[in-house]
Amino acid sequence: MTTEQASSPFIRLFSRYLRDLGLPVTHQREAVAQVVIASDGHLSVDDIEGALRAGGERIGKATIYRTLDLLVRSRLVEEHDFGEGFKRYEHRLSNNPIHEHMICVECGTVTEFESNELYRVENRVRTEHGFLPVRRRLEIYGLCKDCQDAGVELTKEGLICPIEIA
Amino acid sequence: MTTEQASSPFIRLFSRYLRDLGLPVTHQREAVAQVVIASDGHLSVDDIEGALRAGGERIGKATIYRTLDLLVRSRLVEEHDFGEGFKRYEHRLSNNPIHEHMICVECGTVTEFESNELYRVENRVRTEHGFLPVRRRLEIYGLCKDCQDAGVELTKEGLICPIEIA
DNA sequence: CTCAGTGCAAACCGTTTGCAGAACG
DNA sequence: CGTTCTGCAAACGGTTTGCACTGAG
Repeated sequence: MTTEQASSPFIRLFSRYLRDLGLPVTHQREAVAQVVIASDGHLSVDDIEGALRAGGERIGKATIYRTLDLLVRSRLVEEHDFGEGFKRYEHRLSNNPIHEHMICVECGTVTEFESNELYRVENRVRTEHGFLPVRRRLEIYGLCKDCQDAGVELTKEGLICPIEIA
Repeated sequence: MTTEQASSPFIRLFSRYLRDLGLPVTHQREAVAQVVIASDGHLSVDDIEGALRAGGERIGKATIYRTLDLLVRSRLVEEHDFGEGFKRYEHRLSNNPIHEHMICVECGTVTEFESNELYRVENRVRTEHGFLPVRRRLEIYGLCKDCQDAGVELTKEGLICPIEIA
């Protein structure tokens, strides 16, 4: 759990990226990168700050934001916004090149899944609209199995069928 | 373009919603609702405020936010976040019950399209993960036809293939 | 040594909230 | 008339930025 372990492949890739751009490879940048790679979840900046502090590092939020910006630009890390009012970050090493998210509106748990149907959607968009897809985002919000088993019901409010006349 | 025209079906539905909840139907609420229904685009709060001002109304931002909250809860209006740092709002009358968005990363234009493939995805999520879908969001970011025709190229930066070793 | 990075605190900006006065029912 | 709304301005919270100082190359 220390942030001082010998450089992982991820850190090495990040260092290379920085060096290619002529940017210094600082201790702080390595530490932030290390935290992001060490987790397989979707980290908030507070999560990252907490993990750093737990590892004995004391790095300012500004530096964390600035480093995350570099990580996102290097494409080693992906930025997510699940509508919580802040961003979350996830490394892009190994597994699912395309991975979508289902988010439980009750407990907030984020689970990933794959959807090859999206290829079809992108092809249609390309041929039918002449649109060139680069990046996509599919999020399904609902109730996870655990919450359903726990008896959670979704309370619908609002008009049942607003679509009537035009 | 006046906000004082006889109540449209939309306004009537909204009034009914408010009355059902025992809430007053105020002039401001009708004016905000009128602006949202009068546009077929994706409005920011500033857009709405501007349209109100252009119509001779002077309504505070706080009231606009509070009214939008009611409109969203009534399900007459949908809230979107395209990652611009603020929200956009779109009425849900008529057309596409399911409509996804493709967003041009160059000019910001948002175009809607339908994707029945999503039904399949939701079914899979339900059967494979026991997840109960309620709401979904699919956004495809890329280059619209106009920007491609105008010769816009996407400059890739970052590591080409970060996925190597684990 | 020099130039970029870091930390702190202040600035930012979209959104929310508290409160005195106005309006709905 | 009591209750809710409105408008203003101040508060909020995540993120960004300016600046003096530290550290990488």
